[in-house]
Amino acid sequence: MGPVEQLHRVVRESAAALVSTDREGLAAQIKLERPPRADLGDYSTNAALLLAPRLQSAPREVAEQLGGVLADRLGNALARADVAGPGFLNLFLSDAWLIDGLRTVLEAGSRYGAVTAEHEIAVNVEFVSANPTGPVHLGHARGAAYGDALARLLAWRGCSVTREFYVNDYGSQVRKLAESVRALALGEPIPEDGYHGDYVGELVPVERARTLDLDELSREALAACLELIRGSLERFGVRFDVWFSERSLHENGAVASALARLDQLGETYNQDGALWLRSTKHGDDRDRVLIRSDGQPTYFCSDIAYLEDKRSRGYATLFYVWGADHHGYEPRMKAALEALGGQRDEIELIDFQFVHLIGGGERIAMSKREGEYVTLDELTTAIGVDAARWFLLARSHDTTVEIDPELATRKSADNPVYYVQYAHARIASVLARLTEDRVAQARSELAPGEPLHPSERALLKRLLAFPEDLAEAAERRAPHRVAAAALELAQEFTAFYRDCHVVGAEPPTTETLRIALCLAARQAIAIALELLGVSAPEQM
RNA sequence: GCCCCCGUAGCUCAGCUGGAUAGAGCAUCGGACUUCUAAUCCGAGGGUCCCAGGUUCAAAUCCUGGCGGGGGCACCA
Repeated sequence: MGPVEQLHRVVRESAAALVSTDREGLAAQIKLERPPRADLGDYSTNAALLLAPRLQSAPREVAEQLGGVLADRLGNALARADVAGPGFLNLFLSDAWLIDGLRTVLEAGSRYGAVTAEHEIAVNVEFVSANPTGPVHLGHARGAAYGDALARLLAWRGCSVTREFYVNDYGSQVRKLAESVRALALGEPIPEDGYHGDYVGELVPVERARTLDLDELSREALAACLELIRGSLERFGVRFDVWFSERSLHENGAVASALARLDQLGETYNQDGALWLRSTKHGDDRDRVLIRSDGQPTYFCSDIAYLEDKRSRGYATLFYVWGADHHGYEPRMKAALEALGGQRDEIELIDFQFVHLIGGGERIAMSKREGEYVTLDELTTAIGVDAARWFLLARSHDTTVEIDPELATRKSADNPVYYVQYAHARIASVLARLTEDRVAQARSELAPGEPLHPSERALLKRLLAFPEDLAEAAERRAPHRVAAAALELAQEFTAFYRDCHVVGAEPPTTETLRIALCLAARQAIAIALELLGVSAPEQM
């Protein structure tokens, strides 16, 4: 448990001790926050505002009383407690408390903010799942960045994560790809509903494309296309643990057995020559077709078999990261899950909004339908992996994001990703001026000395807040909060760097403290960047 | 017509499981180079938090109803 968490607990316990009923309900609502301005205190709590109605006394009086209790319990750690505003209690922590906190940051080292679980919770994150008939484009890029960052974050917070890519290798589109490849090889016109990109001609050598039978050609074209996809994603820093074939579900009987299961549970019926799922029973707008009247299973049908397969693998949660255009699919997936006897919260469907590239004030259209799309490779070539990942992740997934390639490629502090990386490199540079012994000594001999400078306090408090930032980011499935934390760490470090000279600071206890702050800040920034999949350079 | 997301500074967006004087980046304007990395830093201006009601000691945040933008509503994949 970190120092802030411990402080929070003491506040909750002290407040709960003042009432006789529903102590837990009260404790759950009590917050420990940062006051709007640093001069108001290091932390503030709303406890008195919540206690007042129960104690039938004025909030400010209750705050006063609570301040007294905390002074007793916290001893030297608490320098002062002020009552403010409508009844907030503002806490000023002693330098000794903060330096103890810094020590815990250094002790945690490269695992600072991580949860080391005794029993890791297994979760599955399925993302990208682009059709294996063409390159990964900008729309997939956001899903790739988000899904991967979510996976990293969940892993950091104690989950064992499987990254999974669902390969739609069963339907007619794979055949269309093969037909397009063949047509191109024979110099014939590509079918109108075929695939027209330049990559089509490069999937299979012309000789083979002319002579293989269509099934074999399908297989080869598909494999080649998947290889393109895998390579693009890998260059983007995204690796999958499982590439799951839709075709395999049909070939190994999984589809048939899922259908049998639903039938046995009375969840299906025949009508108009088709087989339907009673999804309206489970909150969907309408029932959905599983087997079309022509005998072909729908895509939804394979999705259900796939869901069953995932469920059989024992994950606590199945995440589906989808583009906003798949949003309409959610009710039927939940319905299918329930029809199979599952609980609705076994799956979590997360959809992300679109990405626009802007240039010269104009939006560059990015839809596949218009036939004119930017590929992931083009994006990473144009602005680099670090900038691409940063800008795709710095915004909440449920808002559209605009990327300005001009800003993203700027190598200056105007560009947030460079600003954060620069802060990291700058710390490395400062530390490089010291001997290894001196740095090691700073770790072991950290102790209170001169009163802390306001910029030292600010940086230290920011560092202490980091684990909770990560916890919230993970709970809310919100990697953009990690980016926000990284930026704030960089800003606080920069202010500290400006105000507090490190190397040669006097007295030596001050230099020690500042070295320790550099170490901790470098660590936290590196962790934040790692969680985003952005590099943390030692030199720039 | 129904469902989902969004509406906050000139622009792009945080904040929205309710708290104090609403934040960041970009852009604009002004300033700092005998440096621990100036690939930097400091400062300033800039707001009906879409509108109207409601709940609350307290609403950008929650509820209701509008308005505006985007997306989705197949026996397609």
